Amino acid sequence: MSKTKKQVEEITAMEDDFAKWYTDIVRKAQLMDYSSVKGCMIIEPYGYAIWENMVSILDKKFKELGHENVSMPMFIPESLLQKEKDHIEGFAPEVAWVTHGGNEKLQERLCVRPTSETLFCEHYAKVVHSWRDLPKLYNQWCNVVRWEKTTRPFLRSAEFQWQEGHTIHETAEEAKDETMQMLDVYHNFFEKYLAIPAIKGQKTESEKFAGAESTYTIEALMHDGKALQSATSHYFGNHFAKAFNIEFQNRDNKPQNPYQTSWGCTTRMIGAVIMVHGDNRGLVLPPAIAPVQVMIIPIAMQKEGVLEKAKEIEHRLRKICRVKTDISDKSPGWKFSEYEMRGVPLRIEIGPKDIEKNQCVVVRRDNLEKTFVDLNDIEVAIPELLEKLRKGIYKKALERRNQMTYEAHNFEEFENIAKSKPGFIKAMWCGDENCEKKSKEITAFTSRCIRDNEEKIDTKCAFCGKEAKHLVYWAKAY
RNA sequence: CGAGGUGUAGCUCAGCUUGGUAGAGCGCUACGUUCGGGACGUAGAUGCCGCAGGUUCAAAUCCUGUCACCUCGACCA
Repeated sequence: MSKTKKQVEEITAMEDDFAKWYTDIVRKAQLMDYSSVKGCMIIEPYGYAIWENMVSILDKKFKELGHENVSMPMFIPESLLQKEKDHIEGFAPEVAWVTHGGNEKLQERLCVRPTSETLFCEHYAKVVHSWRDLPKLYNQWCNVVRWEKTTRPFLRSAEFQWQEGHTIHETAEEAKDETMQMLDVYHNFFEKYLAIPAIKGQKTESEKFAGAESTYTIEALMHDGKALQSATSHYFGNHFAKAFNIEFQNRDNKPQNPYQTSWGCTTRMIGAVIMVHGDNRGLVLPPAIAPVQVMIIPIAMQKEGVLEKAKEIEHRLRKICRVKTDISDKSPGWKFSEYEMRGVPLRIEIGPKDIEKNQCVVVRRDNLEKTFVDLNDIEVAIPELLEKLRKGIYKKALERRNQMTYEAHNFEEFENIAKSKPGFIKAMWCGDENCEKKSKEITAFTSRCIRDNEEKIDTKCAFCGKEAKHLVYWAKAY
């Protein structure tokens, strides 16, 4: 009884205080630590290993699609940042400035990159001269700085790791295709690898990226009913090309501005995984990104043969998954709780009783279901169980999202749902920014994305009653 | 940037009202016994009481300032 109590006290229950539950997990699962600079976090080995797994899956995919990695400078001269009007207006409030080099005051201050459009554009202006130079499909993995007022680990930090793809094309058509293709890459990554159901759609004018012609997003619903913008893909048209004088001779021997895109995803995805799959025991990691997929816990280690058998299993499994054995002298019960906290998808218990029967116990993290597996079958059973877990957590997340998605046909309905039920609201919208403002001011719900390929649920705008143009998903957002 | 909160051992905190030798639990180290849901015994180690001034014979405690972090809003991935 007292043991149960101890467990409960470890992590704040998400029903009691979701924010605290979240920070308890990031700290106790040893994903990150705070640093002495506000909003800048230390990503610890376990957290960084999750990020590295995300990076390697996405990086491989990007390269398959013809993208090349580059590295741009960390500093942007003020004059360069200012070249595109909307862009600087959007980012100015949150950039960090370098004013001195050593003891010398700089002639022109340098901003620490909040995003690298301007750097890519400056470079493209130099290297793009002919239609034969296009397209250029560049990407960089780096860190950027945005001086946020309020910060939260992984969700909104002053410095964060990300990937930014920047491509430049001969035609608008080609650039638009690229924008949609990369949105699909992210969507697929969320659905298949992170096991997170994500809504794909377009941002409204007021929510789109500073300087973009159109912005596309994937939005995921967190446990507490708030939406998280999880990755974005932008179509720039030729605005940036014009502002930065990027010009090439086209196939008709005429000067022309090229068309551009950018797309990115960040360490925020780690926050999404926590808030979609986590539970009151801690983290639940989808196998694809789990640093350790299987943790072997020997029972009564000092008994003859136990340790050897555990090591033997580890050796066999090492060929097919990321596996470790915990041979520390902590008690088995402690180990069970610890690896549940850290979200390890499967644990194997192996003790004298099992060895006698030539079996082991496999426990799934998501539902704590125990399976007895014949030791001859582990190479088959483990991948199967990992896959079942992936499907299981996806299904759970999808069901929850469906359950938390409502429809509103007028503002009264909208307001009632917004005030009583956290989640997505599907509602028709006329396209007027004032209707978005009304929703935000009264309910704190903002437009998350336009879903034009989803069936319209009404002909009138839920906010003003005028003729509706789009079906929009609304939610409180992180 | 607004509102609230917190800084004392690695962690969570007590002590502050009413100034007088720096505390607890957990963790950590060593040895032994344990091990199928957060084990136990014995023996240890650990402090610029966020920082800077001030008041006082004497400050973790009172005063002034300052810095940092957390939570919630407005802004953003």
